[in-house]
Amino acid sequence: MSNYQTNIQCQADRFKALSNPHRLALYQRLCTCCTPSTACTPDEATRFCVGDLGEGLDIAPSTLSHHLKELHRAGLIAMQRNGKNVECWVETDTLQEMIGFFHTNLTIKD
Amino acid sequence: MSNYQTNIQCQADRFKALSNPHRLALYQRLCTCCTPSTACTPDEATRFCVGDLGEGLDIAPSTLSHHLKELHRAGLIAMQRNGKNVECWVETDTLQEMIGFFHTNLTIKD
DNA sequence: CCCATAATTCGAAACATGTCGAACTATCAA
DNA sequence: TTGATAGTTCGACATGTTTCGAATTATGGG
Repeated sequence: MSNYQTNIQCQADRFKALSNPHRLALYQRLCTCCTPSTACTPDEATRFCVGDLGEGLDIAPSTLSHHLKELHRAGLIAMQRNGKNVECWVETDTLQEMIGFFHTNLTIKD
Repeated sequence: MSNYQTNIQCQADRFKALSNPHRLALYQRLCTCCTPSTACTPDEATRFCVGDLGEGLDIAPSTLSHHLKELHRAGLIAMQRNGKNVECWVETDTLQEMIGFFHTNLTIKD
């Protein structure tokens, strides 16, 4: 498979991971690491444990786990066990690439 | 439904539209309206007719039509008949919103 | 008016996704 | 070691998606 097609597929997989409202809500929750209009370094990204992250979403634990696995498979989030909990945080590199995807294609004049 | 949920759903629908490699390729083709690192105004966005847009993708006309309808339903592209052809171009407003989605959530320090 | 070209709609088949509950694994505390 | 808490895996079911070919609509040329 050509490099072009690999990139398209990879990017499509990321969009697919964000195409479900529940997953998008989870991702967004992880993304809002800073107070608006402030910046943070990648290692300051908010960490939520799985349970807290799913709070208020009204989905079964098994469904929550499935969704987080999808986000992880797409490279959008990182996960690491810490004691009884599993912590999740956003993969900032991938987020940067997502932003880059839109910018490299079209630059619109003001 | 709350405004928050409406936005999540709307944004998820856009990502879903871009989650298929064929659709993403079509969208990207429309997005590359300018030569790299130059800017264009919204009305300068490249127009492709449906047939040309699907060139090289090896999909049936009915499939192509279906994919473009999905992109249109998500508000990502505009379509207009011009004689025998139907012209497509990118909805720059929506593109801007997509970019904004990522930026409003996380600002990463260099 | 008929025909060719461009695109859409429809129906069907194969496949993928979202969701749950039940059963399971991992960790820590008493 | 036993029990409680946190997550994951599995199987099943309903629903949605991708794709095609065939039939249909739209448009302009001769």
